Amino acid sequence: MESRPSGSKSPVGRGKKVRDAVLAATRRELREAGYAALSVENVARRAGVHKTTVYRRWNDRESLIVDAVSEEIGEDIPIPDTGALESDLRSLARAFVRWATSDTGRAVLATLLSDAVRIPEIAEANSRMFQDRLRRARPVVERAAERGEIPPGTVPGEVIRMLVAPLYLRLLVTGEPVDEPVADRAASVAWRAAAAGWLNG
Amino acid sequence: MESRPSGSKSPVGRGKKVRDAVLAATRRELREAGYAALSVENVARRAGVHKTTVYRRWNDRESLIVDAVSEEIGEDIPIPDTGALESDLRSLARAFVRWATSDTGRAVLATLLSDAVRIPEIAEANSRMFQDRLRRARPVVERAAERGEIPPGTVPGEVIRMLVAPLYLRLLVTGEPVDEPVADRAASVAWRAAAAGWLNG
DNA sequence: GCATAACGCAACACGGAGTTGCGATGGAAT
DNA sequence: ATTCCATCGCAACTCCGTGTTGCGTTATGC
Repeated sequence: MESRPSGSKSPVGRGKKVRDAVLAATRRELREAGYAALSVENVARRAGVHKTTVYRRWNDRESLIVDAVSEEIGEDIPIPDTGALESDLRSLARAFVRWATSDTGRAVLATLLSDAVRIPEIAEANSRMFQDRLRRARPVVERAAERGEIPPGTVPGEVIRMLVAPLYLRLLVTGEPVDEPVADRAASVAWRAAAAGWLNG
Repeated sequence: MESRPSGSKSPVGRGKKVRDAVLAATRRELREAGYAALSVENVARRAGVHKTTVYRRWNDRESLIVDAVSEEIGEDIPIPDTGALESDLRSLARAFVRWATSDTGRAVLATLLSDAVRIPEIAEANSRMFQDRLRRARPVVERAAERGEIPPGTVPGEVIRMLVAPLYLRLLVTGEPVDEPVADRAASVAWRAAAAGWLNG
């Protein structure tokens, strides 16, 4: 994501702190001002750093934003193991809703969707985040298949897609409220579809 | 959406042509350059009109874009009546996919989602477009209920949501391809969920 | 044909994206 | 502790787009 200090074999003691401060300031600015209104000068001021320093480490505004967001889409949303698929799915859906409606989550979603079409790096970060969560949630479905709760051959990715699709629809398209009851209904439908063997092909 | 010539009782003969030319140019520019890169000066040049003329009719860049997009989200996607719910849903899903993957559709979607959080007018246009399509698709489900294909009490909106949710997920989040087979699978799942009575409350 | 609303035009202020050159500073090795 | 060099601060700059203003010029409706 960065670029400038490419061939680095030298003092990185100061650089680390600056990098962290700038990325943290970028995330704060993203939460408050939003993607479109974020200015490099404000970020630099909030990080206690000069504008040129930012431009020395990142090529442009987009790289900075992509870098800041990419760091934040890691270890969220714990993977449950309650012993039953429906309650696992419910737990996943509720955790996702909590994340998506938090300040951080909304900022990340807004950023990722803002220019996903125009900027390939953002589109890539977007699908990478989704694929990552899909991969981490896979065991939930696999365990259910081993328990015989759902037919063998059920595609884990399709179950998760079924689970989050109505949540994303409300978040991104209709603007309807997204809360626990909505999460629970989504979990219930996804579970029944999986149990009915609709998701194996 | 506009604003300036508010109290108008006078010559609007020229104004109409200018307005149409500017909005058409805005849509072309939106398709080619995208939301973020759209500049008022380019729009004005393409419309054969001066920049100040644009600013006299629209307060700012956002109003212009919202206005241009709002005009284009009308009469799309014909409502089918094949006599069976599943094929009606399939027809709806295919038409939506065709629209969403066209130049126009992608431009509209990208614009509506670009800053939906930050700009209330865009969020409003967004949900208005969805509600409008929901309303127009409602008869498809109602006819199916009258035929006894699905349980009485099935909520039409929920069927349509079930139909389009996976399509939006692929379009906006995962970036996976969206084509006819995907549309047909979505229709099949939505139909079975409705027939099973999962969507009535 | 005549009044007037709407347009064209040039010039402007303002702000943010990036860039450049140079001087100051801090961390790491000797 | 001193030296070295990467990194940072700073000021000044170009470029581009937004949005505004004043004035002269057209086209439209009557």
